Amino acid sequence: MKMIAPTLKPASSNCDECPIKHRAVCAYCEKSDMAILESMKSYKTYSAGENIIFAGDNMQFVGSVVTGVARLSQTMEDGRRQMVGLLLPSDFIGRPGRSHSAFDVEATTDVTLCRFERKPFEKMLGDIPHLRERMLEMALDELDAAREWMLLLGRKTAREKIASLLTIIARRQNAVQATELGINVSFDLSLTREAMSEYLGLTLETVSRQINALKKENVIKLEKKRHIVVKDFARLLMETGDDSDGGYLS
Amino acid sequence: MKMIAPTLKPASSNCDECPIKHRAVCAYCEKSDMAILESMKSYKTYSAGENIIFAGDNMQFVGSVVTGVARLSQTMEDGRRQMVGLLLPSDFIGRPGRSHSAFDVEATTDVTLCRFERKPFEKMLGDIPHLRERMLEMALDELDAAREWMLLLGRKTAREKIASLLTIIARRQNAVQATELGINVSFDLSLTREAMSEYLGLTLETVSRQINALKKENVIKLEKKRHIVVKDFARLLMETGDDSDGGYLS
DNA sequence: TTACAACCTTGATCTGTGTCAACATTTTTG
DNA sequence: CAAAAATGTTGACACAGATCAAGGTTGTAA
Repeated sequence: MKMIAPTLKPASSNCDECPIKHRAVCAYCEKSDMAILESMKSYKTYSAGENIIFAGDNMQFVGSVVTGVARLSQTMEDGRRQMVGLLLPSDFIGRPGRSHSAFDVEATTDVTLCRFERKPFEKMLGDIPHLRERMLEMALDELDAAREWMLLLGRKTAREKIASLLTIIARRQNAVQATELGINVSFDLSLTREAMSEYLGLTLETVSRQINALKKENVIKLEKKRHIVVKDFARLLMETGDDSDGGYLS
Repeated sequence: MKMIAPTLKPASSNCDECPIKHRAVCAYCEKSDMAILESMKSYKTYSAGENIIFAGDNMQFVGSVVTGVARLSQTMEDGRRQMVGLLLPSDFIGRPGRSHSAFDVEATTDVTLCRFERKPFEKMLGDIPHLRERMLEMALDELDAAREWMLLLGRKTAREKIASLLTIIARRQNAVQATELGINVSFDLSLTREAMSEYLGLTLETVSRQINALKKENVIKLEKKRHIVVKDFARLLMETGDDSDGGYLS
């Protein structure tokens, strides 16, 4: 786990061309608001494996994931770890109103953040209704996702957990439409077996065994360990333990 | 589990005398705002065991728990259940912007709600900045709590889960100050063994065994099955598996 | 007061997943 | 390229907690 100093880029990129402009906190802002945000933002890039924030850190900034994948996790004294969030592009990092982070934030792949100093951002939240509105919506969405995850952690078997994770990642990559045409869904799993185990509340050995079992049963195919081809999406959905009726496009 | 029809009271009670006025969604509202909310609210009481909302229901209202305890939970097809939230007075039920509930909401004890029709409430959210502000704060708090719970569900042992639950309930009842004086902390546990097991991701037998083990080890004392006296709060804290340093008043 | 239902406890046994260990494969580094 | 480090696989075995089963306790209604 190499530790390379993050590089700081000037905020040269224009918000108009931002890849996450339709889903990030700023999504509902009008032009005049955007001008203000634009003047306050700065980009910072972290390399894979690097810590963005440690639990307990004083948090000087908040921001959005522009590219890459980060993870939010919690560690117990004896080293047990639980991921509590997977942060994809447009997801928000940090909590306005809190000066210290409750969780570790770590770059899973290389990550670029669009950052704001926390204090000025909190002021903006007060001044720009559209910002607050989107922030609330995102917080409620994350709360729903966290509660779904609680069901997974509390009640699902190892097999169901793995199937659920694969399904969720497949969905997020919007590759699902393909299933309807009978085409194989495939995606890159940017997580190591260990990261998966931390997300699912399992050990990495159990993750490995379940993935290989799904492979043997011809539900998935592995290419290069981290690239998954789903050969039987309907079967994978069954294995999640969730309602099987056709709600999977919701 | 008797099913008594909920009684509908006129909104006669004055918001000035509301027991949750300092912590509910309306906490930051000014007098003029309160007048509007007051004209829109109505109270409804549900008896213990009654369902307030079923998952998938069309949700006509939102509201706050005024008195009593409710729970939010999710059920799998084969009956496995996971509680995903414990709703105490001042907690909010329902999600603005969603017409259908993702979870079951059930009254654990008798519960009184201060309700608003969903549509008009959503309009209020747009009109009253203080309301939106508090709503965001509450959502973020719940998100933090949900993430803490994910650590519990994914990584803690049965013993740690029980100790964590008891600690959390003891804290919520603000009985903690007593410990510092060496006084026994005691509280009513309004949950059955089964409800606890649904919250903790355990079976009710395991819950029962762990509670009785804590009793045998003189950490707690039981009075009437549901009333708990903590004889050794420091020990209980140790058993949670959380950071032991004195952060328990934070 | 009895009778019934809801709730709780306890024991015996089973099993899914963790633990420990060895080795294989892939990626990175020099 | 070789060597080392990181990541992944697989097997043997252990154990926490689930499951199955029986009986006890508490509250409540007649």
